[in-house]
Amino acid sequence: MHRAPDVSSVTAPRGSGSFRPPSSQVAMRVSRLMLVTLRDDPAEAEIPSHKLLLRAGYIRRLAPGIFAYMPLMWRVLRKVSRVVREEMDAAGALETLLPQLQPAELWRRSGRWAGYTAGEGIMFHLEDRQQRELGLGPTHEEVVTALAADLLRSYRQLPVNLYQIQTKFRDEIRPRFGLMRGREFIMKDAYSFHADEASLAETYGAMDLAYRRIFDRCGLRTVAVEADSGAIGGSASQEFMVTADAGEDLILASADGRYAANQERAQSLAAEAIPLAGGVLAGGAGQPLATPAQATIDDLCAGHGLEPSQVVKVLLLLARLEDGSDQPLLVALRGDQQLNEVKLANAVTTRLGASHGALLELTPLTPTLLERQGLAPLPFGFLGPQLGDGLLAGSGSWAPCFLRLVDHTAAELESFVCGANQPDLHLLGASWAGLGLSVEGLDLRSAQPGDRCCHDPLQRLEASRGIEVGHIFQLGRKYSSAMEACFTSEAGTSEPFWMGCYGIGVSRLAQAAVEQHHDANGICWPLAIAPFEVLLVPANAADPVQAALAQRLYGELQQAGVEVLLDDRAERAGVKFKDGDLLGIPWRVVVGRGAGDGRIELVERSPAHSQELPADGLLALLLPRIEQQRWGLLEA
RNA sequence: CGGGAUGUAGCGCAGCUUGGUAGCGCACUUCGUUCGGGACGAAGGGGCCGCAGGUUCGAAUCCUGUCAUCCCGACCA
Repeated sequence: MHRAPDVSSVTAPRGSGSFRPPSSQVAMRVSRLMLVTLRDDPAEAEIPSHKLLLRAGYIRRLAPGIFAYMPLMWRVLRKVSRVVREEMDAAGALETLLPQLQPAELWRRSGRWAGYTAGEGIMFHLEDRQQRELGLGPTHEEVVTALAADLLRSYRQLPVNLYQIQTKFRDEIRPRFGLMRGREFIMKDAYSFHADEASLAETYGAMDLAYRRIFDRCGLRTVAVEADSGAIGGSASQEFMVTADAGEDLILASADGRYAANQERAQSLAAEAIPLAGGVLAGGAGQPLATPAQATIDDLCAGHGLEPSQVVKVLLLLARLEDGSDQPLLVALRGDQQLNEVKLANAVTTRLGASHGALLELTPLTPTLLERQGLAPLPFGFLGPQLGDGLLAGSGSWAPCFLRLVDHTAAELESFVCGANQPDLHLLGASWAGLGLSVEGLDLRSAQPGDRCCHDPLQRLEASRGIEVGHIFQLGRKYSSAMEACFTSEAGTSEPFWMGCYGIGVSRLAQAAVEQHHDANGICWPLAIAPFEVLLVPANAADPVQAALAQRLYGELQQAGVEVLLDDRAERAGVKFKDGDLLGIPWRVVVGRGAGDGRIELVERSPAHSQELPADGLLALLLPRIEQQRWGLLEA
């Protein structure tokens, strides 16, 4: 129920005497900025960028993973967006704005509704008043593919690359680190459509270059790494990482710069295995070795003078699939290697995906799970790859056979030690053939720092941490096939589009910039994305000479097209300097004691540097520097 | 969901062991003195001590339950 508003109370207060014409200057005075800075670190923040953005008043948390962008932050985000727009436009992409509220039906057609809403799914979803199911867009492949199917009929219309900059919603399992992993965040996403794979590769390459320019212009040092395609799917994919200690991803790279990959994806050469002294025993069936209570690789090796690389270890897992079936997995690795779950998930999907739908979850197969299925307990710690399928007989709902997967490192062993599938017993000198197993080696191991590189065994992988700010994918025809999005080819046949998709986390990027550019006193924004270019500080606002000179410079800087913020607060100079450092505006002009002689001070935030000069010389000195810095790390 | 921690004023914290009706710093308001690196003095405003139940003459404090937030893992721009 609404009451008609009292018209006189909402119209402009003409008679009040406070009327001002619209002017951008009003919002460029600190006293009018709604700026609240904090002296202490808020307890909710852990990493430097999160603390600083809160302390400097750029963001406020409303709920976990949900933040308000205050006016200064919004200026930063608009600047990042502008750089993104300019480079996307220059690369021939078209800006659009797609719906965030998306019908479930569309997601059912691509086969992603269940995976994205059930269990650990990340899509917020709801029912409207007619009980129609809707999802709040975490990404837009479905919407954009449906549009393409409607509108793009002929190869003559291709290629097309659509992008948008928009708020995305993801019900993250654990929101973290402020804007780094929010449940509501700003993202640039782009989707390209092609008549053939070569055209897709061409646009993918153009996006790669555009992304490098975008990050350079934003002043960010990034590394491009090979990546896993994850839930989005597709073939080739590359991530752009802002290097920073607080990054969530581990990057493995060679010193020669020729190889860099996310650890999820990275490949390497494992250390050579140390040959087992006795070689193959008992024709490869292995000789029993009493190993009382030696259930770990370490205990086993310590007890018998063995090396971890001489052991085959067996991991049992359970794959939960979209069609409701559960598939037990038996994974064999060399004892000194670690399982890479991403690689495992991909291997499982390749083998089972077609018939059982998406892989929802991989969990360790525990004694509790066995018990619930009514199965006999297993001698965990003493398992070998020859474990039979018979023990799965009679399970409640599991597939009756193991899916057996063996990593290269284990497959290549001529003779090894493995569990005997009885408590306190291992087999010494076993071989794959001797155990009656034929194996095909897969890459299932995690590459580690220090491993030799595949492209050059003399190179070693080095670890660093990164924040993923961009990701480009060649999706291929996954979505267009699923959603029957087809065009008519030159030959007159109907074919699904070749697709690519390209994302940049705009709000994450802004915080990553702080993570990479800060010091003990506060933020040091790269000028290209700083909320303002110059902070103008009259040291003593009560001094009419200083105030007048500051006012004059304020006008001159604006006239010259410089984005300038005037700290007109009646604070002491020290407060304004501290806040200035915290806010991180790249240049500070201090109008102080020298004002009477027309002298001012010009301070660069980072690297810290200050010089005194005549006020009349400011523009000549400052403008060229600012012009240059507007292009970030790009060579002008 | 599993493991760990914390909920007391806008922010950062003390008080809880040993129950007696709530305190410190910052921020905020007013006045005065200061005025180039988070000034000083005086006066002031602000808290259902996360919530619910219990024990007790009396609970921020003890007990039970519950909720929330943060950190470590699975998710990802």
